[in-house]
Amino acid sequence: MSIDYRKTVNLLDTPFPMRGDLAKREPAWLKRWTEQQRYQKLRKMATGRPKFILHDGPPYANGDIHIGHAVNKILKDIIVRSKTLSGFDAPYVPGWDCHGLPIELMVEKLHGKDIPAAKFRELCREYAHEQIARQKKDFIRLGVLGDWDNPYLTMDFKTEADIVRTLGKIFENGYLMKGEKPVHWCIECGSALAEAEVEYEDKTSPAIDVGFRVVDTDKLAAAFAAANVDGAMAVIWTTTPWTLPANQAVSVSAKLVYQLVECAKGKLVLAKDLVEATMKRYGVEGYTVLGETTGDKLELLRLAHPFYAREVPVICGDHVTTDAGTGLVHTAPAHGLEDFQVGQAYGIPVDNPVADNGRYKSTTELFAGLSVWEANPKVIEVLQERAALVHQDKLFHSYPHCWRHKTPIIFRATPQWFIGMDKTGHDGQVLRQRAKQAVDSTEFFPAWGRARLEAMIGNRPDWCVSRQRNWGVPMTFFIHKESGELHPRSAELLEQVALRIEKQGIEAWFSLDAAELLGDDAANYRKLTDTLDVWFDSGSTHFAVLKQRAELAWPADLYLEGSDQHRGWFQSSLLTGCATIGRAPYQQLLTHGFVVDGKGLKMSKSKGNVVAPQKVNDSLGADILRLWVASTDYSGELAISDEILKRVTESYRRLRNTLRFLLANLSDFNPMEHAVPYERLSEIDRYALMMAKEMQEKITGELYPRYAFHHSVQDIVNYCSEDLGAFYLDILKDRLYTTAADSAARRSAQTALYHITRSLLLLLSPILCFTADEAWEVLLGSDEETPLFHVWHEFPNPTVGAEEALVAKWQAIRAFRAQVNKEIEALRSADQLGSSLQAELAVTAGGELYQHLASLGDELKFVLMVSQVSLTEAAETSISVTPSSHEKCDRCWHYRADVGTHAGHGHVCGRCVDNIDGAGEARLHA
RNA sequence: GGGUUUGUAGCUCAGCCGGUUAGAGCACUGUGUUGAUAACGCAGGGGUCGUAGGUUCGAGUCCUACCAGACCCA
Repeated sequence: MSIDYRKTVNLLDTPFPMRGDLAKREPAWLKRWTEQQRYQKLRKMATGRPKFILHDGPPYANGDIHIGHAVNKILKDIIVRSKTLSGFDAPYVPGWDCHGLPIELMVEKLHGKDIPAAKFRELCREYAHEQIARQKKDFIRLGVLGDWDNPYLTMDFKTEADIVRTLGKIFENGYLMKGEKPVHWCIECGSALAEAEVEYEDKTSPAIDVGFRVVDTDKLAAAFAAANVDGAMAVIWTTTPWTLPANQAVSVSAKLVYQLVECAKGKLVLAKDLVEATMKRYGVEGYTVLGETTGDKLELLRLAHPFYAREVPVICGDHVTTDAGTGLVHTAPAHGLEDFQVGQAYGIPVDNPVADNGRYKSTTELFAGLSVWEANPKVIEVLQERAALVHQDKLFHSYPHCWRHKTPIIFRATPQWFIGMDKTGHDGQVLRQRAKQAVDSTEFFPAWGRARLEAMIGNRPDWCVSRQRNWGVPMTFFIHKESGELHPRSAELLEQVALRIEKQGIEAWFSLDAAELLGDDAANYRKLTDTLDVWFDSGSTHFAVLKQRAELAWPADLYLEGSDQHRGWFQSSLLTGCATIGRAPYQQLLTHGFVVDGKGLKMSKSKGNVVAPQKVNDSLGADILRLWVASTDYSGELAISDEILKRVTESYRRLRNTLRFLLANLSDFNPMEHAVPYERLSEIDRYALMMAKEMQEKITGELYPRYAFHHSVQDIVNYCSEDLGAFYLDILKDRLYTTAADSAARRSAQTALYHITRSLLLLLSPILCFTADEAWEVLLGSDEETPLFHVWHEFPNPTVGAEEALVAKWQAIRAFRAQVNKEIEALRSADQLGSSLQAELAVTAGGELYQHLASLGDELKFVLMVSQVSLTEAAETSISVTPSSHEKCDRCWHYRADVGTHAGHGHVCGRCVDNIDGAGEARLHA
């Protein structure tokens, strides 16, 4: 009769299942965590710790979240959690960006266009709330920890008021200024249109070539090295003759080559590449080239306006191309955005001659009172009279139309409000300089973010903060009806308005009777009805949120967003910060790339390569999505595909199974009762602790602070595979299973495993927040427990480096073990061996290696996982493997000479007999 | 067209200031084990470092051009 020795080995079970079944189980955990008020408990627990503030960039409250949102929120969550474990009080207040055109458009779509403004704003607010609820649900599902019960919304009354106050502060500091800027203008609406309200339709327009006579003939002659240039003309091509009264310059490209050409039309300046095409257009047969030069040589050449008695300069702009026309561009800053921008660069006046109704103002020579459409033929007539019309044609092309009226729209300069980049504020500082300094003192992840933001700050035009919209925070200023000046008590009045907005929201301004604040003076003033650019809203959240909430702090330690926010939120926040307080509202900026498909292409519905986070959550689980985010280098694009997710799942399984093994083998271990003091641990256990500690210190001291999560994941997975799976745990199985349950040998191993498990779980918990929590509860045996409430594990062993000799020794042993494995594999391939325990070794070694191996004594065989080793000192290292001639112990599977020789026991070895009935074996080394 | 940026094995990533046969994990192949078993171990195959030039005694690593992506502008 044979005894079932399987029952005498320590094979333990664990409630931590091999398969995560995350998609199914995560929602239930979330529900419990919310009920347990874990975020709120954590806040209490962290009171008094140093703060780490990650200020959430508010996503726009429209549409369901996509994978990019998920990446952003998961990265933030990993950081908040890792900072918490590093001993910080790291509150996370999520936010939403609520005003703006996209919501207006959605509400118009849902409710129609003819809704009174107040009702319309109410509907917008309602719509935003609905969207927020949907997005919030999805964010929470990702495991993102935060104050979800009290997020900040840019449409909160208090926040709206604080946005107004931010504007007030900028005004007080002297950075707000009035100016003009061309916008899409619908004559029928009598108002500005947003880009989204513009439709493109085909239309026939006059297309004319107009000559500007050169005044500076000497300069022209020099530039082209030509003798006789009298009567030369710079020729422009335009499809909007009506904009010629507003012409202020002719633009060329500095890099393009220009020629002075003599032909039947006269002496003309044209871009070289377009001469032939232009001559063909004119129907001119022969021409001669009088000279050639580059655009930069023509800069500031003076030209005569074709029909007004003034001169206009030649200027250089990047917008000039050789796609069509003459390579010289008519520039009317009042009627084109590029014209406006290049004009700004040269300090050229805007000078808009067209009134709101689309007719020329009474002061416009030749065309006063005409509508711009009526003016087109009239302008051509005048040009003909003045011999300035070089050529005339018609063009059928795509032209912007009003989406309501389906009529052609125009570009027209309108009064707008700007934050002046080069304006000197009341404190004597120039905003652009301030902003550059702020960039200098910010830390960037990755480092090139600095160059990008710096370039943008250096080049950006003044910030136009006014919009003519309904759903936005109003610019609460009173304007004098005659002079157009702001009320002298603007700052004080603005605060009074802000107080009202705190109580009633932005409606308080729109419904305000000016007399309530101005008294009799109200007759002289009108309320400004402009609203603020939504970028101003979010750009003010550092003031409206960080400065207002007790648990937060200003400036934030970190802003973290996609790389598009260099132009967006990073910049708007920087500018409002500089214009109000004189510095950036953040210390560090982190940017991540965009999510692309497996081929590196951007996602689009038409390509069918969109990966929805909701779908990943519901199939693989949020922890898989989180692990994908953490293991990807976010500084570039983040690629995702089925294969990539499959690989991520493989890594996850490795981590999960490692945890399962650890938890199972700790299930009868109580650290208070069973822990073995460090000095009395077996040597390999001490080595294992050193490895674990080393990894933890690298990750917590180096990798996590640099936000290098993909390196951390790589390290952790490698650690689980190599240090644990392939080495330590593999060797440990013999001791865990076969020595007596409560023996010093086994408790030593468990002590090491306990520390390793705690360390590993805490390290993983910022990333795999679900799995780590699940395992932590099993380890500590309480469903109130969570890694969140702890800091990084404290090891019992000396600091890294203190056991250098021990580590070096075991590394040498591991290298030797690899050699042994190769030799064993050779016999295995030759069909002489199966399990390595079937092998016996005869080893020779010299010097240090011999010392190392010899120091393990009889326990060397456990490290090499063979049944017997005979070690001899010799100059050369040699390994000879032979299959054991002995029998296999039924219990420990070693092949021993004494198997079956023990009375009362069956097919087992003496070591097992001792472990079952006797004092048990001592394990000093392995 | 401009600014910033990416391109190393099937996948995710290392590769510092240029220097021996380009590394890791996963995947793959073979195999062992059946006391981590829809798991674990062992061994192995696999890369002209986006392409083409150049600098250098020597380049994945520096320079130029090009190709293919990404973000933001125009």
